[in-house]
Amino acid sequence: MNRYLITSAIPYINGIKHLGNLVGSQLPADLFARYQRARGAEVMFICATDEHGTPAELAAAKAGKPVEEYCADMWHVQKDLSDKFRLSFDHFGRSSSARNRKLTQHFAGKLADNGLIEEVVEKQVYSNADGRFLPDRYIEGTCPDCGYENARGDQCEECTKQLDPTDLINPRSAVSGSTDLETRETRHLYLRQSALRDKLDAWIDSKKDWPVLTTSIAKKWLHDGDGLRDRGITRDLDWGVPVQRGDAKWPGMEGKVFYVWFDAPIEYIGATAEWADTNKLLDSDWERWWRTEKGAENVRYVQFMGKDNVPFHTLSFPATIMGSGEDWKLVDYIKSFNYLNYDGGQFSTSQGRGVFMDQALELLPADYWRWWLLSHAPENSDSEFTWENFQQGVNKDLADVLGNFVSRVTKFCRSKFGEIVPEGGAFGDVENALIADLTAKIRTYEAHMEAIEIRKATAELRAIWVAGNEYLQTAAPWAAFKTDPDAAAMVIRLSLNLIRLYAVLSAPFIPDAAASILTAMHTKNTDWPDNVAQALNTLQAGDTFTVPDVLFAKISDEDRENWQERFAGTRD
RNA sequence: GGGCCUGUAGCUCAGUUGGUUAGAGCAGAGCGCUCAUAACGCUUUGGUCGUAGGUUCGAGUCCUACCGGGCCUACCA
Repeated sequence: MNRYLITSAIPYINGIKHLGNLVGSQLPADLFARYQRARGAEVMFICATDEHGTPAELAAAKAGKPVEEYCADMWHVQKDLSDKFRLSFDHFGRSSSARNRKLTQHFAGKLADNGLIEEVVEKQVYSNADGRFLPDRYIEGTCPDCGYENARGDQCEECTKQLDPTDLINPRSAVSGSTDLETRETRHLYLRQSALRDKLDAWIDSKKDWPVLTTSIAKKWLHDGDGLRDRGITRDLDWGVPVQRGDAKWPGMEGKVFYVWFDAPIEYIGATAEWADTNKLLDSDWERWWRTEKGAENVRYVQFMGKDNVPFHTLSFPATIMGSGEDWKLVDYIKSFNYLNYDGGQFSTSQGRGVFMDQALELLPADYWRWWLLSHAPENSDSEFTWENFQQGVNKDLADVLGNFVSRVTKFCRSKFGEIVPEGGAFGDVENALIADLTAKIRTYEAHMEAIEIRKATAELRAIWVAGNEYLQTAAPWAAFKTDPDAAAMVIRLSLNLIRLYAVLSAPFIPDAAASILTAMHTKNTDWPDNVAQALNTLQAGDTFTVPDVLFAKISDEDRENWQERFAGTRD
């Protein structure tokens, strides 16, 4: 049996994610996981919240809560929204878990044992008023070049010039506004990525089938300037994984924590261990997904992420894995995404611009969003969400093509034969042609899904739905019924089976609607149509069904205009 | 500044290693059908493939320059 380990980039804890975040990793990962499960593969689908780092501490302070409490609360909020979007994680973990703490310290220890950790004393800006070191971008001031007064310590957003915090005129803390800043020395651990450069380079080179977006970003980091640089993996923060060398103390590192990007990807492993704990399983049960010497050799590991995450997944995390000298599973395929823009600009969490996961579900069920977002997944370039486009796509594809097909077939059957699959005769030429056509389309659909070509898969699935409407038009059971009721019965028997087939094929995209269809058809049979002719004989004459409610209500112009207006500004 | 991606019909996008009259869906137009969520089917109108050069028997596809959009650039995550 095929085995797939699938991870989605783990969403940051400080707030509710917007639709751009969703379509950039979790949603396509879910699509792939659901598809592989439907094909009979054994799947381990992992996600988690990424809880450490400065923004989490600041968000907690703003919310007036201790950071642990804030993160625990936000985890529940994000978990709830994941469930409502039907993201089928086998486990939704937390990077602050005990498992991840242990694993992160373990990896750091192994890396140190292998001579890949270096201690560096560096100077950083400390804010006395805030009682904390400030990352560069949390220092603001006047740009020495253009005079912009809110330039950040890493870059002036006005003139795009890259800066050093010490370049700023009248620097102040972006947290409190305090100008009581000083430069202090602090000791940190660096991961010697440079020592692993050739190995990483060769590894990336071997990945001929990865998206260009993925490899080009990795290559840039590997070869830019002097090549891959060492990277600080510790921070002076309160909230995080305490720096330890395995189980032992790390002299000189007291009170420090690991950098969020060091522990976050390790949580993919941590969350799998959490999964085992939650389900009262053994360590060997999660290790068979991650340790190549314990069964993970034949696992295909696929990661999903937005392009901003690529360097960490192509270089830093692999460096951690390789550098450990242990037999951990390395990623086999990285599917990366560009950004989804909102109505002419970017979605923005900090500015509250766009539609957020909780708001989306207030407007419409998850399937509507899943379908539109996946059919517009930003695979090759940034793509754009507009309300007109959304309305058009949902109404046409879901309501008119699929929903209406289900409606017309079931209602016709009810009025002529009752809510029961009619007998009719054997399939004729038209039916055989349909079967041949569907077989070709389904094989194409499978190929796109295997290759994780999401837009192409979407288009093919839509074509499969359209084939049903074309068939009905040709077979015209409403006309046949008047002269040859048996022939009409056969057409309807096949069409009812088509409905079930559509539910099975569409379930990865629109799981709720698929489930509703199967319920209406009184069947639990979700066998994948390896043989289409056979699949279209699943529902037998005499089987009953219930005409379902409207599967997808159309979005009215009025709704669209209201939503457009409501979401024109920024979130409260 | 550097790197990468991108610019194809009104809109969203396909276009394999360069090869005959550039494709799809939506929107528009016409016809058909009447089972259905005024839904469905068929036909059809739209493009000098960002601009200008170049390589080639032949370029949307390769090269150069320019123009436009986007991302990244290592202490946000």
